[in-house]
Amino acid sequence: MKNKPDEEANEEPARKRRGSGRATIHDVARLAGVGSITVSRYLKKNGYVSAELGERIDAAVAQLNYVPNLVAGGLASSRGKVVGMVVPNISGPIFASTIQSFNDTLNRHGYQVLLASSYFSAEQEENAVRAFLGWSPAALVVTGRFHTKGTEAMLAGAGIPVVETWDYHPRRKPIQVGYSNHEVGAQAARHLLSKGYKRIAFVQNSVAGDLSAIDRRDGYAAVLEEHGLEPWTYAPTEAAPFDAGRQALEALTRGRRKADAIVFANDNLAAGALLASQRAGLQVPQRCALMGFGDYAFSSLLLPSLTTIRPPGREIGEIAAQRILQALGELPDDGKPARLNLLGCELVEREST
Amino acid sequence: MKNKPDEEANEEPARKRRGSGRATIHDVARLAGVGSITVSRYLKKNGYVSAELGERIDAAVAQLNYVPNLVAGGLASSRGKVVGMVVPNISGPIFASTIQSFNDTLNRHGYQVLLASSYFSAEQEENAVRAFLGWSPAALVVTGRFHTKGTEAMLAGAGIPVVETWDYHPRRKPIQVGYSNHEVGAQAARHLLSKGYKRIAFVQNSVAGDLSAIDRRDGYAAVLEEHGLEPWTYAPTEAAPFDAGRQALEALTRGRRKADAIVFANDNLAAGALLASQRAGLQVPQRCALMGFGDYAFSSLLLPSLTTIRPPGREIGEIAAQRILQALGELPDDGKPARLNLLGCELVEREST
DNA sequence: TTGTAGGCGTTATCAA
DNA sequence: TTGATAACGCCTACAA
Repeated sequence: MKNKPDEEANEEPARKRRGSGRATIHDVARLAGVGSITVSRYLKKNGYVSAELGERIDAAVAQLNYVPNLVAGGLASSRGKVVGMVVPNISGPIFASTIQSFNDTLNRHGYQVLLASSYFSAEQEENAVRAFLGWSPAALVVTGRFHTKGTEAMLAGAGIPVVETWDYHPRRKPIQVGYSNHEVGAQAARHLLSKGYKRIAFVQNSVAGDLSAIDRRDGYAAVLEEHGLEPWTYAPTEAAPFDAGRQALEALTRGRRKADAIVFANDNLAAGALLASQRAGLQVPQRCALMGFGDYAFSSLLLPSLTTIRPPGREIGEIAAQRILQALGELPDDGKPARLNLLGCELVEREST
Repeated sequence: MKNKPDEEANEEPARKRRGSGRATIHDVARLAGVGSITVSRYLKKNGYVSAELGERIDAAVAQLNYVPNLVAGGLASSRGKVVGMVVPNISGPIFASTIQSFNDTLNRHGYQVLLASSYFSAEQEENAVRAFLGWSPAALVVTGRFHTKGTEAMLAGAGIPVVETWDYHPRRKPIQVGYSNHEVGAQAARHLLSKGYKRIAFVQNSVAGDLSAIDRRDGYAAVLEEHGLEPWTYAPTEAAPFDAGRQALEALTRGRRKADAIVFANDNLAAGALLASQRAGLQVPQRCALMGFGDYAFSSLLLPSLTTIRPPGREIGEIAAQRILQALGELPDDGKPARLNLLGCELVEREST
C-alpha cells in the first residue's frame, strides 16, 4: 500500500523492497558518479578503468563499507567462486591436513570451499556431489576413484575441472593428485625385507570400504612374490581399530606359523597391536616387527615408536588447489604437468622395525 | 558472428546465451505442463500443490535430472542456504570434531558450511567474516569471544544468528555454545588436590593468542587460593609444543622448589613433558604427576597414559548447528534454552596422576 | 490451488 | 575507456 509520503530527499539510500539492506554495486556507482558496470570492472581488475574513476570508486567502497554480493555474481556469471570437496571424513587424522591446505589455498584466492563427508560410502558421495552442483561450483574434488555411476555421470557432465585426490590412477580422466597405494605396500615390504625379516604378514583394515588398503596389500604381495616369498594376509573381524590390531597380532604370533614382521593397513591397527604386545610381553621388534601407515600424531609417541609411511596429506590439498586455480585461469601455469601429479610417501623408520 | 543457420526446430531446449546449460525450473515446469512457481512450491514442500501435479513434477525432475540452482534461490530470497564458520585451524586435534559434526548436521538440512581458519589471529578472523558476508549467509559461527572491533560490528549488523563456540561467556550477546575454561582449570586443580598433591604448577601455552589457556590458569589459581596455596605459573619460551613441555618439566622439577604435579595448557605440552620424564628417568606420577587438556588421540596411548580433560568438541558442533537451525525455523524448538548452552568437560583419569 | 509480474545484485554483450 | 541493456534462475507479492 506504500502510502507513506515520499521521502526521496533523504540522504539514505532508498529503501529496497526485498534486498538484504546492504550496499550494492549501484549504491557505490551512484556515490562515485559512475556506471555500475565500471565499478564491477574496476573491482575485478580486468578491463580498463581510469585512475581517476578508480580513486572515486575506492572512496565510495570504503564509505559504504561495500562487500560485493558473491551470490549475485555467481548467478550472473554462472560460475560461482565455490569449489566442492568430498572427503571420507573431516575429523580423522588422515584428511584433515588436506582439507586445511586446500581450504587455505583457495580462500587466499577468493574461493570458498564447500565440504561434505562421505564416510567411505559411494552413495553419500553421490548425494554430496549432487548438492554441490546446486551451487554452480567452479570445480569439484573427490577422494579416490570409486564412485557410483551417477557420480561419474555428474562429474563428467558438469563441464568443470574435477580432481581425484589421494589415490593416484593415471589412466583415469580427472586430474589426479595423490600417491600410489600399490607403491606404498611395496615400500613397506622392501623395507622389512631389507631389515632381514622373512615371514612378513599384512593386516587388512577392519573398516569395510577402505579400498586403498587393498591396493597396499597388492603392492606388498607383489614384492614378496618377486622375492619368492608367499604373501600372507590377515583380515580382522573386530570393528574397532585397536581391537582389530590386537586380534591380528595374536592370530599372527600365537599360531603354529609365526610372523616376524607385520604390515598393518594403518597406524591405528598397528598401535592396537603395539599396546597388546606390551601387555603380552612380546618384544617389538625383536620377536616381531610392526609397521603402520599414515604417520598419525601418536605414532612417534608410542613405545617403541612406530615405523610407518607418511602420506603427503598437506601437499595433496595444496597441489589440488593449485591445479584447480590454474585450470580456472587464476594462477599462471607453472610448466608442471597439469593432470598427473604423483607424489611420494616418506617411509619414517622408527623403533618398531 | 553467429552465422549458423537457425536450428530452432530442434527438439533440444533452445540454447541459452549465458546459462550453465543445466535444466532450470522453467524446463521442469514446461515438461510437466505447469507454471514454474508451482514447481518451486512443490519442491520446497510449502504451500499447496495437488497430488497430480506433484507426480508430473517428480517425473519431469527425474527425466531432466534437475538440480535446483541454490545460487539463484539465495539471490532471490536474499537468504542463502550457507553458514559461515571460522575456526582457529581445521586440522588440529581440537576443532576437527566440531567442524565434522557441525558440517554434517547442517548438510543434513540442506545447508552448506563455509569454512575459514583464523590461526588464532583476530585480523584473519575479520577477513574471513567479511568474505562470508559476501555469501549472504544464514548464520555465522566464530570461535571464542575475542574479536576485532570490525568483526563485532559486522556480526552485530548482519542481522543473522551468530554463535560463539568453545568459550562460554553468558553475558555476551551471541548464542553461546561451549564450556567454561575457568571451570576446567578448577577441575584440574581439584583433581590434583584430591589426590594429595600440594606443589601444583600450571604451564601456559607456548602459542601466543591462545587466550582460553589463560582462563584455565585463572580457574586453577582460584582453587589453589581457596585452599591457601600459592598459584605457580610457568610460561615456556620454546615455540614447538613438545619442546615447550620438556622445557617446563625441567624448569619445574630441577629448581630449588620442585613441583609434585603439573597442569599443562594442553595435551601436546603434557606429552612433551611425559616423554622428557621417561628420558630423564623421572617417575610419573610418583615424583611428579602430569595432566593435560584436550584428550588428544595419543593421550591414552602414552606410557604412562595421560590424565586429561576432554572438551565436548563433537557436542559443540552439533548443538551449535541445532541452535542455528532452530533460529532459522528449520527445526522445532526443543524447549531447551536457546542462547546459553553450557556444556561440561569430562575429566579422564589415567595413569599420569 | 495455480499463475503473472517483477525484483534480487551482478556480469556479458554490445554500442558509443 | 565508459555505459545502457538484458540476462542469470529463482522467489516474493499479489491476483485469479
